[in-house]
Amino acid sequence: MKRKILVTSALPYANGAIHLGHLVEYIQTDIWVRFQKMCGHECWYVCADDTHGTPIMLRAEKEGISPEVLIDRVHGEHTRDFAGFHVGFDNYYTTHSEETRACANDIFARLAAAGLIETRTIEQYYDPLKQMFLPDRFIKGECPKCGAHDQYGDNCESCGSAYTASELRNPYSAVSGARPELRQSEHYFFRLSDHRCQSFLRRWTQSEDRLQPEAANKLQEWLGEEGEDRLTDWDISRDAPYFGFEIPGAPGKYFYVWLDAPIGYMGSFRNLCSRTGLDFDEYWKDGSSTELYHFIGKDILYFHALFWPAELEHAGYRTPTRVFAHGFLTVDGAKMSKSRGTFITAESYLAQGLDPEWLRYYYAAKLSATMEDIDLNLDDFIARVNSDLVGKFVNIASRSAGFIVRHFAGRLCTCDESLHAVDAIRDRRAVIAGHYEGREFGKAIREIMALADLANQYVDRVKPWELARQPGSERELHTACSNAVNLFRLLAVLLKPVLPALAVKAEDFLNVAPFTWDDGATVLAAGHAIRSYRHMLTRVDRRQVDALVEANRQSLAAAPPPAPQRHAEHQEKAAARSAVEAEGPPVGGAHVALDEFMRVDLRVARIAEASHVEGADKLVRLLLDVGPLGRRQVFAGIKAAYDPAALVGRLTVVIVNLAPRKMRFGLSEGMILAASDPEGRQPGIFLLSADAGAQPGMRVK
RNA sequence: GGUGAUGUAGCUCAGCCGGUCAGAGCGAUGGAUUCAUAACCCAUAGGUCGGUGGUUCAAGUCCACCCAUCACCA
Repeated sequence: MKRKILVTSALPYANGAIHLGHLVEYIQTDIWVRFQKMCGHECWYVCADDTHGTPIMLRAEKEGISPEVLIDRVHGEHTRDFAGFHVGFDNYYTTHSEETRACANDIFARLAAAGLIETRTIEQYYDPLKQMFLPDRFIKGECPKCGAHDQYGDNCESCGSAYTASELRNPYSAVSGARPELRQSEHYFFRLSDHRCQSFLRRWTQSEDRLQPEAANKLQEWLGEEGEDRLTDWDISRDAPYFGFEIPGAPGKYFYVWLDAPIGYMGSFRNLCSRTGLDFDEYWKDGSSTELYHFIGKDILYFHALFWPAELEHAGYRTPTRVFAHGFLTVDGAKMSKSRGTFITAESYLAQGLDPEWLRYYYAAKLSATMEDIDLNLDDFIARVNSDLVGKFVNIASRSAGFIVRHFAGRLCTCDESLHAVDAIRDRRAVIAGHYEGREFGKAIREIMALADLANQYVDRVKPWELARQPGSERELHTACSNAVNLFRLLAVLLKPVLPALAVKAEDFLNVAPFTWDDGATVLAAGHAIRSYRHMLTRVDRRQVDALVEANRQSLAAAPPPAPQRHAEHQEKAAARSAVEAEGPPVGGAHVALDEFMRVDLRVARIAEASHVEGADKLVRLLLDVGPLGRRQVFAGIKAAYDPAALVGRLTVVIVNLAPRKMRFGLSEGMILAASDPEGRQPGIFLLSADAGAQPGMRVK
């Protein structure tokens, strides 16, 4: 029976690059979708960039571009990265679309009509400088429990306690550094606490295998027991300025990004429908007989298993058939780390020349239907890909094709279908299909590799290389190699969902139409001509992996200019030294009291202008934007290491309360921070940078 | 802190409802072989199944506690 299936992966946020952690989900989904398509089902895979919200707005502002330009650019990057890993979306769209807006407005209106939307005035921190309300993550201050500095508005990373932003001591805006003030604002709420929502969700989450058992338990925890009604209303609006969809009839109020993100699945599908003639309603109307699956990370289970089905149900749409949550990626047993170089972007993986199918295979080999984290162990990655894919699988074709081409003009003879290996493959097909369907890819891979072992053992037993030397054994040789080529084909069919590009090469080598799942039950006809074998997959070289890690480690560094600098003498260093020496020896000497250090006012600054100074050997004139503190002119002795043009737009750190110094070329109103070898033995001077999120004017301490 | 998950051979992992489950692949070692990117094939490896107590005729497999790691706590 032909199924009609709609599949989604979570929408990546449009403010950053796709990395190997993201790819776990897209590769997992893609394998599942490809399997369904191979089986002949009608299966549509849609996704989109998640483009709204404060972080996008601020990022665009920081880059000096409009949010639309930013999300366009990122959309291009994401599309490229996914294509590079053979993630075969039927549509990769954007939430910033009229389709998504229409769906969001429609759902909002229907929820309102159902009496599930209400407005309420809440008090929230407001940044008077930026003139915007601040999300919790953009408010920092001292932890009310332990007093740790620079903690976010929702919880303390130092002591782990959770609190609300209004409990923070000495709060400040992470956007402008200003002291935020509490202001009132009217917000829209989705009344999740309504008994209709609670009883629906209690039923929905605990029935029909909607969720994995661990996920269902987690949901049970969130929902509480019958009558406990733990769910609270969900704030779905944000005040201007906000990048998103303005709520109809509510000027200055916007849908919260997490409201329109899942609706982006609908928007993307609607867009696909308009291009292909598919029937949107058939897939989304209440009571639809089609299937709808969401692949997500376990971190967003709350949104997909509570908010989303409740919205759909009460807006009169169908709810997801199932939600599949997966775990996170670790690399070599630890969280991905920029400093260790294990925060690896998709782009860098491809740019370093690594084969995307290596990663697809490795992920497949480790994926299961559970929410457990999976580990990318780099040594294991190399060993597994080389031994399984090259040593076992591809080797079958490689070791048999030559004989067919050389001795039999590329033509196969009848495959011996009574062969144990052929029989075993046919016998295990259904089991393997079950593993694909059930997202137990690791088990599928284990099965397939055991079958590949059988194929190699067969070749080893019939020894074509000996037959080739014995006159009169042509027939046996022909049979042996035809059998081996057929075994390779059958295995390639089984692996196609995981290795689509390799499957194309195999199809070309075998001179056949694209594999379907049913091809795993047949063999090639006698007389079928294959093409000569060309390598389908190379081995992973450890040096490639090392280089990849190294590249990602370096990409975080502040991109110091490579220009070697012989004399590291410069104004900053000299001045810094004299400043410190006034208090004592710079290193390993007397301590500096905190309040003494705090007298040095360090701020994040953006280099607004940079130019050469006529007549100066070392100086560059900088005009710094220090946010609320205005602009300052600073002369920096970095001419030999930095081209002024390359400095514009960079964030760095400046001492703003250094006594101004009259120089021959003008007044220098501060000093930027840069690193260099104190002894002057190592060449180079390296400007300090601020991590993403820092804004001009922020205090450095 | 609360809740949940995980902890099995050097590495990555299987082990469903307790009784041939102490396993597989890779690595390592030895052997065989040379068709294949030194690939492949055969054999071997003896890990107190995180720790300590329980339940049971019988426990990686159930219970309690402890340790470690991870996640979630809107």
